[in-house]
Amino acid sequence: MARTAATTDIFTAIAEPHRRRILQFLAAGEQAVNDIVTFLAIAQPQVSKHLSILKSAGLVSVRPVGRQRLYRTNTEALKTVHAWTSTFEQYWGNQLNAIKASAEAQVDASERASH
Amino acid sequence: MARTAATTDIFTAIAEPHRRRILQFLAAGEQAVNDIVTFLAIAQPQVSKHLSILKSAGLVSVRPVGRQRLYRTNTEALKTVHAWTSTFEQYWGNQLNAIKASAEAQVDASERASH
DNA sequence: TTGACATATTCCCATTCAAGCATATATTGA
DNA sequence: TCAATATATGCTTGAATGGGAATATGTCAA
Repeated sequence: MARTAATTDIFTAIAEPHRRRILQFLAAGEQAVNDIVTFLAIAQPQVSKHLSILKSAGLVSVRPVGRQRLYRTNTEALKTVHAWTSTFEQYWGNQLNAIKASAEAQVDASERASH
Repeated sequence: MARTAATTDIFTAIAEPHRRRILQFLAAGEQAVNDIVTFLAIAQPQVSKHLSILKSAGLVSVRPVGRQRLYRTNTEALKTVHAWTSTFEQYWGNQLNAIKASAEAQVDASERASH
């Protein structure tokens, strides 16, 4: 299977931390691009590119107002991810397994780092 | 910000469709690598690589039994993703209401300004 | 010990990705 | 019309990705 494009796959689209922060920032209400630039403190072209990706993934929508573009999060689109994680919900609550798994993962990571 | 490594970031780790299927397959109970190979119908080395990534991301744990390795999903690790999507939950089902409310707020503001 | 089986690792390749930088497009106001 | 503002697009680069194929490691059975 080829790599899934961030422009079409929601899971790939939200794999980028800046894009996750954008989605949270725009969830409460629409914001202009420049506000997002200020919020993220990264270069404007980068923001526009992330917004372009989020838009083609269906995660945000735009509304032009004068020379500004007001973006807002399409929160409904995130139901897909929420639904997917919900399939694991029935297994939560077993603390012992969780601690054990996390400990093993840590041992794993340090082994990987030291070799 | 540099690309987040799939080996350490859960969101990046689950961006790959094969890995999501593995997590679901292993959620109900542990399975040997060969069973996953059969389930996904892809080459065994690819499966081992995906499992390696999932393991260092803390999403699965392993238990050796003879010459087999039994993997299981660490479902607790997916709480992170579930919690993140939950922050959008408050906006679901009332997107129309939200737009309407925001429009009314604007009308209110302009009325306030003109009186 | 040898051979079969189960899994992991290595190397190569084509693609994707995100950032940096420069530039283009569009809109507003003087 | 011209300049300033707001945003988008194009190009390049270095790093990471996933698959394919070959091979290495580890374990059991005869």
